[in-house]
Amino acid sequence: MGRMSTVDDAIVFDAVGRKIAESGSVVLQDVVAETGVSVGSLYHRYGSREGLLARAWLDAVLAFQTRFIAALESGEPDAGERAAVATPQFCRDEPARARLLICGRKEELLSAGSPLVIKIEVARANKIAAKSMAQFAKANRIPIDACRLGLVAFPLGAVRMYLPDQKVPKKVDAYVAAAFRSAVRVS
Amino acid sequence: MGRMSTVDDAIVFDAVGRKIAESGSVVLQDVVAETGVSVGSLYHRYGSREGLLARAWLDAVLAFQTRFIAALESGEPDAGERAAVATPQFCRDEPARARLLICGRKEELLSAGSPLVIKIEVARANKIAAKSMAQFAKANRIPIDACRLGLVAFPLGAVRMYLPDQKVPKKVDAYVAAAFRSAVRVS
DNA sequence: ACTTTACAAGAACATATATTCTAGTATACA
DNA sequence: TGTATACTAGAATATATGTTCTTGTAAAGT
Repeated sequence: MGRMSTVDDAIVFDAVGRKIAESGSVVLQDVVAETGVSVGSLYHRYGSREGLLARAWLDAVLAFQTRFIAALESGEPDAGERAAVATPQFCRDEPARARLLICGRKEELLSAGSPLVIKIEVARANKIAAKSMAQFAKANRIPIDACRLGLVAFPLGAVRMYLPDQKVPKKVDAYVAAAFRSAVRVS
Repeated sequence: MGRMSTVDDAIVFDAVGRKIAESGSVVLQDVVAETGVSVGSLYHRYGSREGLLARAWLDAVLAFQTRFIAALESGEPDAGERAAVATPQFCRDEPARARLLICGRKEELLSAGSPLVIKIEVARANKIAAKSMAQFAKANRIPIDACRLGLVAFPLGAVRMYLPDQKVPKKVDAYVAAAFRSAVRVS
């Protein structure tokens, strides 16, 4: 092998997330300025701007879905509530990845020109999460819409009320969990 | 007075909203192509790109807040529920403005370089809405956080699950109303 | 120690997009 | 009917930003 990277991927992705959070878009020169990694290096490491954005997105998606699915398949009686609050917890535990996932828009970070490999991996991850949710819905006799609202939409809406400016306070967890239960009840 | 516009503002704002919804950003040439209004006209009418985006945003904000505040101050016992479902209803009734308000990001449409007049008007509108919510919270002895979650965050999260690709189905209204009540109950 | 190879650097280039500019057009009102 | 005025038009220009290219560097394995 040759020389190793002096700056870790995580630091680059973090810079991408910060830019997304504060301006909604990523200019390579800003990433260069924040990380110290040169343009040439970025292209060498990620192939293109789209490659960089797509990788950062994939990184965040995988990190979140691991937690989400673990909660959903925990087998505990409050698995739904746990999955629902996985979102606010993720925002507190991994602010860098959360900035990207919550503040970024998928269409921008994962566009048609993104590397096929990454697109496939993201699609695979999404399919796994969707399957896990479908199974949970079936096992608990909840309509899939109620699941999506209670486990994804409401938690997302809640944390977006705080990010990127403020931290997500712990007390939102109770609200999010209650909103999930209300969705189950309605159905 | 001189000549009148051949193409109405609403049509231009609609094009802006569609572009925001499908790509997340607005390229003037696309607006020109969609509306038939030339670049020169756009600059004459709105002063700058930021002026156009800011005006479109203000238009959508005012349209929504009118409904929201009317529901909140209706004096009905279910004023809260009505205000909560104002969001999904707005998406169904005014899809063009909803695309802008729900899919657009405020930081992009209303930036530092936006015309001061517009910024002031938006700030004023937001202050009025905030005051209305604060009053509602006080009158009903609900924490302001619960209000913001139940009336804004949860409804927003719910409609974003569908927009911009699908229509917001009527059944989400029941979920959104229930989520609002759950927020009241938690507090 | 040597060689290979992945990484680093940044100037040069290409492209996309915003903005300006000059000229022309249609409508309201006297 | 004349004239002022808001609007229309699009080519020309400026700017911002992505991409490529060449040269150089340091670490891993032999």
